[in-house]
Amino acid sequence: MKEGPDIAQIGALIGDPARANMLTALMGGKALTATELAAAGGITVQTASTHLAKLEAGQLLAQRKQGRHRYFTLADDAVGKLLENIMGFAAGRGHLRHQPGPKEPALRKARICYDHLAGDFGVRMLDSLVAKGAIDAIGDGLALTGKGESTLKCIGIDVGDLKASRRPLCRSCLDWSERRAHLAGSLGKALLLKFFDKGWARRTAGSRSVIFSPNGERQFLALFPIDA
Amino acid sequence: MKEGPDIAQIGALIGDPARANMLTALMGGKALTATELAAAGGITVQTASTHLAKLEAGQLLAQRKQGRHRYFTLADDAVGKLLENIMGFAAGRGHLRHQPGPKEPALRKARICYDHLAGDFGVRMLDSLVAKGAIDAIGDGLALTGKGESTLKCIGIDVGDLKASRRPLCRSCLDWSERRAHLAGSLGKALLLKFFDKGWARRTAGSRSVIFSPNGERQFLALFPIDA
DNA sequence: GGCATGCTTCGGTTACGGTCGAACTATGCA
DNA sequence: TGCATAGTTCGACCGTAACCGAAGCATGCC
Repeated sequence: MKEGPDIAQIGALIGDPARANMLTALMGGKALTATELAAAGGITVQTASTHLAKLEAGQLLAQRKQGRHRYFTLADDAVGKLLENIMGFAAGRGHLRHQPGPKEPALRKARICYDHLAGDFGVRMLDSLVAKGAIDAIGDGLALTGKGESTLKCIGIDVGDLKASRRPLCRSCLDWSERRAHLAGSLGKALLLKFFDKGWARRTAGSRSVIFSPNGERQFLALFPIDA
Repeated sequence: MKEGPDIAQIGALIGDPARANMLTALMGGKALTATELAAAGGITVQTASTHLAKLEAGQLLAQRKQGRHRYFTLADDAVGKLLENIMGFAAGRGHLRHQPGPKEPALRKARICYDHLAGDFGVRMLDSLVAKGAIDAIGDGLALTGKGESTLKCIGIDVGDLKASRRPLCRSCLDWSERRAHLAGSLGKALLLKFFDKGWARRTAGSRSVIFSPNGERQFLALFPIDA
């Protein structure tokens, strides 16, 4: 009967709409305060507080006190990956939210997946990197090639630094809107940060979507071409 | 606020203990009747019936009427993969069920993960195949080599047949007990079936664990050596 | 037909958990 | 010190959903 790990517990944690909305908001990668998360969940702060306590007890969230604020983030990237996994699954079943909403297209185009780029642009970037031989792909697995390492140096990313971290360099992450893989891992994170640095793109206030400037978009598309 | 797919819905489906137990039981790969699943969930048939209806509506389960029985299975291997994913995550957080129970060690040694072999033996098999060059591994990705194809022919598996199916041949699946990858995909399934065929192993009645015969275990270990 | 088995539907109960108002604690600022 | 803001805890309320007994279908067997 009772075999293996307790999936019901974390299912229940994710299964509440308010909590799910808060977790989704945190997929944006930014640390959010309890009040912000309450808004994201559509509930009062009191209620949010109890939810956050549960999520923290379940080790889905980590919090950092800073002055009189409490900043919450996803506990680690395993949580982000799990959530994106579930999103991909839900999207595959056609269990999209029923209101497509005005933000939906922007979200599909480019958004943050915990700490890296997802959506059409994210998928395109990985495809392009694979096509030009910068990344080797076997199934779900990704590995940076020597050629890729120099390509990235041109963009201004020193792979050596990234390799020092314990976190895997390249990781594929299933994109729920495109239903294909995009690039995660420390390299995916570094690339997204670079786009922000260069002013090509910026985050949006209360959403996971990423907005490219006209110039930034041009540069991005040129840097990551898709062979027709 | 409301962005992306509805993870709360499937979270809620998995979040009920009775449903989670039934799903876990179905990870054994065998189709089970409503009555059997009721026992697995520790509830009466009436209650199970409503749960099963919900799971089916959520497209986690598929059912097949056969005479006066209703056989339920996981809807597809995406469901199995998702569940094993969540199990891996839960195990990583130390959210194991609190009663280790007598079956636990057997479960860690060898068990069925939807339709392929998992546990210590499953991980060992993949490691060995990679070590002997039968499978290429990059990160999470797996690909059968030419050498691997002939290796498998010796065991009596014709890869050509498997390639005909739309399902991927090799797929890595995170093992919650070992916290490492084992082999899924149609090849993983074929191998497990071959072990049953040869009489090396058998399923157990009400559990996911797989029991190897003394002879079968010897053969298995010889076939998939680990270089010390 | 008559009966047993497998499963679903109905009705009613119960309990758990989400919710918010109000009070309380803690931090910061002036 | 006093006030404002951020957050938690308490208490009470309420709704949903899990649960089971009993009845109702459906299938199979004799």
